[in-house]
Amino acid sequence: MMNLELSEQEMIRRQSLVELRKLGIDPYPAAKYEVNATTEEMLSKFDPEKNNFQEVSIAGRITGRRIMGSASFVELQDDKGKIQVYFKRDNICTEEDKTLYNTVFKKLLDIGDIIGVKGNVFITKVGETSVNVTEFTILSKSIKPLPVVKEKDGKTYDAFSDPEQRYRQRYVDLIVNPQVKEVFIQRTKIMNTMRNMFNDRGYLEVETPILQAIPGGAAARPFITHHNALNIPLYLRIANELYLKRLIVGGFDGVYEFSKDFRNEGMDRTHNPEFTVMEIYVAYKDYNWMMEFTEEMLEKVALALHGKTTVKIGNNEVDFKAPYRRLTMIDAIKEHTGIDITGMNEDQLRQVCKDLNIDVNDTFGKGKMIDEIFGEKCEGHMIQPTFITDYPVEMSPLCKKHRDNPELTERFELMVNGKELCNAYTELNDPIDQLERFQDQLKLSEKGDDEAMFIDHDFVRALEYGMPPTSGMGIGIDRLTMFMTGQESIQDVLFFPQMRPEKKAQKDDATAYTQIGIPEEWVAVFQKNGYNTVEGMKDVNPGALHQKLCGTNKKHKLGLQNPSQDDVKTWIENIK
RNA sequence: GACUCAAUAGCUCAGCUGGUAGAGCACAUCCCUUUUAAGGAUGGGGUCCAGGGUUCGAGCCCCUGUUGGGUCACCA
Repeated sequence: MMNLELSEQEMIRRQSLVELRKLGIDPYPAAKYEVNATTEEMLSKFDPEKNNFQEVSIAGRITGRRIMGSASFVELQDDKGKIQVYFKRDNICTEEDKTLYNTVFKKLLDIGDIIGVKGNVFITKVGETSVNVTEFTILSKSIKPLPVVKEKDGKTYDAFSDPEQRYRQRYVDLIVNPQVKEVFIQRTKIMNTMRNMFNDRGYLEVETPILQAIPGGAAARPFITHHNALNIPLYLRIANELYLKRLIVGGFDGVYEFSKDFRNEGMDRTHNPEFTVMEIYVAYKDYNWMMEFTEEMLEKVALALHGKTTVKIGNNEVDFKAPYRRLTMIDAIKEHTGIDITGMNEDQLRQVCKDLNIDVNDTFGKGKMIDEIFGEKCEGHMIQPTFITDYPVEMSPLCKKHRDNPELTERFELMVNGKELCNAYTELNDPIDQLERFQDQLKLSEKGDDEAMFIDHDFVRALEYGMPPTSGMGIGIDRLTMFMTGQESIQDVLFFPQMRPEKKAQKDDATAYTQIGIPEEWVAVFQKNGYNTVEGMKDVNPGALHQKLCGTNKKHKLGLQNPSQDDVKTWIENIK
């Protein structure tokens, strides 16, 4: 019996599977299929004068069909694009028997099926490069109808555009929306460009633990999990900084990692609970060197993607050509508020915040207030890449104090389009200072700051053995990809953004129905008619229900013995 | 977390003042036989997100919830 939960189109496609097998055709064959050309190659390199591509073998998904009797055109999509494929009955079926064309191709193939074809490339009367098919093979039958997206002169018709469906069923999005695929190809290109640059300089790509006993290296709320054998809590990492610096202690002069980090915080257009960060640490360097390194890296990435250094982000054109402007945090505040906060104490700063209408409370220390002023009044104005340098020491417990001013640290963030893109330090390698800074964090935590850092004593111990002067930099890959590809939502640069689980309608199982006397084979018929729970049927009119049941039996040719009106009446009475 | 918008056929969307649920694409049947989002004709397809309420009557009005989008807050 057909599954009554299926749509009509799905039932028809499942029936096609049966028909194909009857004809001796396996809709899911095991054998490999030899491919010797891509759509991209054929479209760009076919030349009728050279008469090339005369024995191609290609494979892909059917995304459109135009059938006109004994001649048909099919859109075949492979990894690289689409090409038109021409099926002519008498080319496919050279003998008397025309089943392969009339039945298999015309009736049993559908949009969405994956097929292999052999033939020769030619140009049609209307001038489109096409493949003339002499032989085709079904490689995988599709039994769920694909959205059909059409396009003409850059205008898209019937786009598959519901964000929920696009993110939940990314596979469908990728099939029907080619521009989506492009974003992810570029994402990989961004990472490869960076990786190549680091490798060329001899830095080592490494891997460090995702499950950490102390989630360090950043201020954020972690996910917590539990290890059964050790019977201890473990945290999913919020950063990999402390582990990479241990490797610098261990004697590597340059290490980097593309890491998935996890933060148990809000989700919005720019935050996903798991996200990708690249962190790099280089020994014997300082943050001035790292600024130059970062500029060079971003310029390379922009060039690799676009062939030029300018990128359009929203309404802004951002130029990643090095060098970028450098501005201290204090100067940035002076520039955007007119207030010079140099040397101010906590009370004076609190007054400044009040004057600027910035919300602060008593738990805020000096550093956090300065950061608030910057975030509120300056950050949004930094459209072109700008290095903001010299952050207050309270905000940066892993960063070395500024060589000229102990209240500041040698830290920079790179601001692009009003958002933070990179964060970098001259790393703190003084173990005694580091321990004190961790202890200050503990005090903040006691004061009520729920995202202050934990003390990592093993990390301090590593520093006690001596870490060379080092500069480190972290960059959010998701955000970078958004900038570089012009996407406005993080969900558009992640294949599988986090979503709430899908919920299915609640249904009673078959025993609930059989308990009131309904034969098991009728349960699906009840549910097809919307009676998903027995409880929900207690007030229905038995006569109307009887008609619906018999109607469904007839319509879907189920061949069941219809119940009598009295049967139905008894079932309903049994509920009470 | 707050506010706000949305959810109707496989997809994209209409649906008036509350009165028998519609279109295009897709699908099926037949005809045509080199088309370009588009060949022609006919037809089938619905838990109008779920659950309550108001009403003679709810896709539409009210309440609660679910999922998603947007804005803000929190958060880097």
